[in-house]
Amino acid sequence: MKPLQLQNLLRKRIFEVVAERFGVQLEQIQAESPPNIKLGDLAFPVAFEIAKKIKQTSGEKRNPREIAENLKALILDGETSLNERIERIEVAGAGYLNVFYNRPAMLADLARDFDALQSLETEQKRRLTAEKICVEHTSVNPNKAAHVGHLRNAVLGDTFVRLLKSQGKNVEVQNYIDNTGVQVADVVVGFMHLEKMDLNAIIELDKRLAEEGKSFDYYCWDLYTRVGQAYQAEESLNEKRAEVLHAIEEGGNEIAELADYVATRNVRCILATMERLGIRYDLLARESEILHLKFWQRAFEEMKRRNVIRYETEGKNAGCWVMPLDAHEGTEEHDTDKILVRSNGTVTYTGKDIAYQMWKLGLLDLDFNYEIFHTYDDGKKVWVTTSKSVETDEETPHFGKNDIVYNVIDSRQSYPQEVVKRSIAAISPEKGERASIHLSYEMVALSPAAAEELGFVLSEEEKKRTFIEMSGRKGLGVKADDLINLLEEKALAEVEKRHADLTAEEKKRIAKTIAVGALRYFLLKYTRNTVVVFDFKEALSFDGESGVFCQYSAVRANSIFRKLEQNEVEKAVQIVREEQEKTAEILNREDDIWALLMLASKLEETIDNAVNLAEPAVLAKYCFNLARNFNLFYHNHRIISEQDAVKRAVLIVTADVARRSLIKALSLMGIEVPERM
RNA sequence: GCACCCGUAGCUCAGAUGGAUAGAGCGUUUGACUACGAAUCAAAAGGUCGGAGGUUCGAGUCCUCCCGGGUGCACCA
Repeated sequence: MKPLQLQNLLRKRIFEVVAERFGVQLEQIQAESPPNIKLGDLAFPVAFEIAKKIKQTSGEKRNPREIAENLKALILDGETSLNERIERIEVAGAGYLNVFYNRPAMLADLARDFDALQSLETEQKRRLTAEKICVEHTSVNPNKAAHVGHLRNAVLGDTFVRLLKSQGKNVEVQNYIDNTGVQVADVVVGFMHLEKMDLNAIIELDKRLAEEGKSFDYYCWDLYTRVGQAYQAEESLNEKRAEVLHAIEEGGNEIAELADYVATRNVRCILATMERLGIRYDLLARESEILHLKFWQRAFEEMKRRNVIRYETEGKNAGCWVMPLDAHEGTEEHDTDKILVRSNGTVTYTGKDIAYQMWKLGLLDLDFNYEIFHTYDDGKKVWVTTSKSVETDEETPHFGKNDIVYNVIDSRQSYPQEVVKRSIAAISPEKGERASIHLSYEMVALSPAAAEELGFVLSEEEKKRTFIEMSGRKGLGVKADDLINLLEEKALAEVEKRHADLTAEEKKRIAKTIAVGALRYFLLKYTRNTVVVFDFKEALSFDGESGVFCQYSAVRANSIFRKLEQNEVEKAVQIVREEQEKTAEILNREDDIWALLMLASKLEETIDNAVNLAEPAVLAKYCFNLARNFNLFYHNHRIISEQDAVKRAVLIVTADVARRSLIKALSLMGIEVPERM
């Protein structure tokens, strides 16, 4: 029995006893970890709750300690399955009910559970329900290279996907490609009017860049910055932008073709960047298809049919179709209404977003056509939406029709996301607001020092700021590939120092794994609503609370097991089960071993917690904590040289449980453990 | 002006559902490699949890007000 199951069993039992004995119905039974392992493994502050209830109903004042004392005896009475797993229950503090597990029994259970780790996968498949969850993340404008801000989005989204999948959920990963927006138009203006290039010239440029080892998205990054400057210098260029944007949206012309080439090239670059971090997608949903396949028109009809939008005939929004959002307060009557169709008949961004969200949730009676965009090394395919129907040998997966959609978008878009959510709820009350979840996070900004390191000249006012927002238009930002390159170089130097004997290829592979670990952990350790003020020193750190720290801990754990004999773990499990008395004596004496075991057993509830809060940082903190605890254990005990057979077995089983949890936790963050480092 | 987020150690951050002595990392000081790997470990110093009220057995956490910082609030995307 796992600790989580035991905990739930206890909850149920306490609920029954409390109802029987005190006539009190508790809504929920809270359980928490005592501050110190000497105080027990699980604490129930339930007596306080009961005292409160009694006072509320009868006015009678009862002492929580006394209530706890009463409960203590009753909980285990006649409960054989609980008695086997629980050593004792104590009343502590002002009335806590502290539960002490039977340590050897739990160790044997944990060893068994990890024995059956393989069956976990089959169990997960069993838990695969019909419920389908969509996670949309990355969604970088395809007009330039990705920067660290985009990485935060992608790493958060990808880790969340891994968490959901580990719970056996059916997940679809989408990456929205805004290939017909102003940002792409800007770069197209740059190519056409600053560079005087046509499509062929761009293709030539692309080839030349490849030969020089330069990347297309970096070129676009610089060009985009130049366009931004040119707009300010030349008024006339703004008209060109409007022309270009219109042509791109329209489609079927030379400008649109050029734009498609540029956008698609950038998408390939961005996908390659993300692949370096182990981030992949199922579907690239493009805005061009949302336009050309008339998703908006269908959504518009549907909203009119369901009477959820309104045509304004007077007031400042006259001539527009608006989504009334009455729950918002506003002094003027229609102040908070959101315009979806402008008076000139064109649709706003929010309108398109609602149509896309409707499709994701299966509320639109239309579908895209699909073709394969890219095949990863291991054969996994990314699909992309297209307008034309394509014949493929491959069976197209069923995209869309999700039950729940998580949109990973930074917090600056909270308001439009709120509009989308509420609009969906208006269109489909059955789906309601719970179907659309904005997984929001704060931006990654630059410290003034970091901006200067990147070669930017700051004004006196900017130097005083706590952070400076990154800006694609200004070219101000840390490019993702640059950062990964820096990390790989630094890691390689460290590997070189320690393992000069390895082949160049091995060293490089290890350096890559370390770089990914450092970067992904760095982006995950902050909670979502913390602004990450990017600092090179912190991002490049391999010490302290870092991915490297966790990896190192796992590497050392693995190296113990590499040195053990073939069947040593199995034998240790056997010994631990047979020698319960001696095992008990060891575990009861050595709290640090027991503490590590308890922590390692909490991965599953940590995952549940992280998913419920949609907060991957919960997992990162857990992982670091587990690594720290393992290091302590590693420092305190010699495993291989331990002479006492039972002690040795206990140490082996504990180390094994801990390292498996650690490796699993790391893999959920997309972090691998190298053989050596 | 309105809405949302933040304010915790010198710095960067954890503290979900109110619970026992508010925790990490970095930095500082001191100590530990003849060891299953020192990318590590041990120890010390460091706090009126922005301020003031309130709710209650109990508040960093909930409520009100104030101060300070951030982000949104387009017929832009």
